[in-house]
Amino acid sequence: MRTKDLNKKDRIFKAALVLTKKVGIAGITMSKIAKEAQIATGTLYIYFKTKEELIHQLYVKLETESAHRFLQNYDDSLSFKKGIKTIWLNYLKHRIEYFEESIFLEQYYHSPYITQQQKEMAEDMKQPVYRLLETGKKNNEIKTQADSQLLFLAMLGFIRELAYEHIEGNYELNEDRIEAAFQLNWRMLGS
Amino acid sequence: MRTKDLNKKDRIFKAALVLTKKVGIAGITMSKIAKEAQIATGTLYIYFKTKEELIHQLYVKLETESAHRFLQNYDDSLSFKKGIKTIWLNYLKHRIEYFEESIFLEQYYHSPYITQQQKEMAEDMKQPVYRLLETGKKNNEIKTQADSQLLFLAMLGFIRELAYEHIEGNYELNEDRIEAAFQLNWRMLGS
DNA sequence: TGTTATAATGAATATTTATTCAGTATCTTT
DNA sequence: AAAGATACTGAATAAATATTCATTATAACA
Repeated sequence: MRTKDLNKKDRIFKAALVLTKKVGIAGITMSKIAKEAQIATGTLYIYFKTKEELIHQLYVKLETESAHRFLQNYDDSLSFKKGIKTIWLNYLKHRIEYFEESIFLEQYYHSPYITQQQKEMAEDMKQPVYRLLETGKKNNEIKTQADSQLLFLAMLGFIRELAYEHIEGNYELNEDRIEAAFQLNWRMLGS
Repeated sequence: MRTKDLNKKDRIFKAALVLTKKVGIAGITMSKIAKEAQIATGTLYIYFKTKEELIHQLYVKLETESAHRFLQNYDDSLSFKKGIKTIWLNYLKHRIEYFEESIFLEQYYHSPYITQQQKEMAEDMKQPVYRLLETGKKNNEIKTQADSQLLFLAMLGFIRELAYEHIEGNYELNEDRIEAAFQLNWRMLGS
């Protein structure tokens, strides 16, 4: 008996992401995905029941993977600043290396595919970082009056924009610039 | 002779935007637009040659309108801080009041519809604010080492995120919070 | 190495969506 | 108020896209 090619599912996902970057979720068709993944259209239906199912599974995969990536190399023993910086760098790296994924997730969020439950799941992913900031505030590591949620937003938004402009070639990042960016963000915390 | 209803084009645009917020550009169909605008499908084709034309015209309209809005109430006589604050508030207000538009523009940017020329046009829109920051730096109003472009990104990204979370109901804004947010951003400039 | 189960193919079919068009309604002008 | 011009309608058609399926190829196992 012939078995399913486990790599194939990933190749299909990859193709969908490449297409999303190029033409958005709006522009994706099953035949385009098949062509990009260099397989026959019918093969898609061996791995996924419908197009909707494909998109949906891709979303779940990406959401889970990225949540993991954010907390890589982080542990409680790190000082507050180092902890924040680790996560900050993780997120920036993630937004750059997995840019296609980011585009997909953003568009999925405002697409016919998303469900309320998934929106809530996405919100939950933010909790760990949010809690870290809370702790920093309690321990007086953060001097500003602003609440943690606001600080979190400021960091997140900045990083997103930074990665975006880097990818688009409008503001190319290097080590110095990344360091400068972090310092800028860090200063906001008033420490 | 009967004349075209000038409001109709706007009603069609509005319908497209409402749908974009609900289901993304991916989910828009001509019949859905017609239904949302409460007209017959065929009528759409009196005002727009094709669906692509409709989307395209909407983009141009939004891009132009929003660029105007950013500079509202701003003039050279304002102090640097007041100038920045005016634009900062304009942008926040814009992202909240015209949230549907923002979603549309973001998705359009990664859709099959965008052209290279349009990408460049979007980049040009940022110039006025960018130049204001440059001047501030030259006049020593901004103390930080970071370059203007980086500062600009930090503000832009923060505001976006802020508006987004406000709309999604995760961080509801009021006057105090808006003021706190601006102060946070302003502190980054090191003044 | 032959058998078998199932993966893979891509043309055929079904479904969805864009676009057209013949008929009707309405505004404008004289 | 009648005529002319064109907006408006929505069902019919065309085009694009999703899905199926008869056929072929291949991996796993006896």
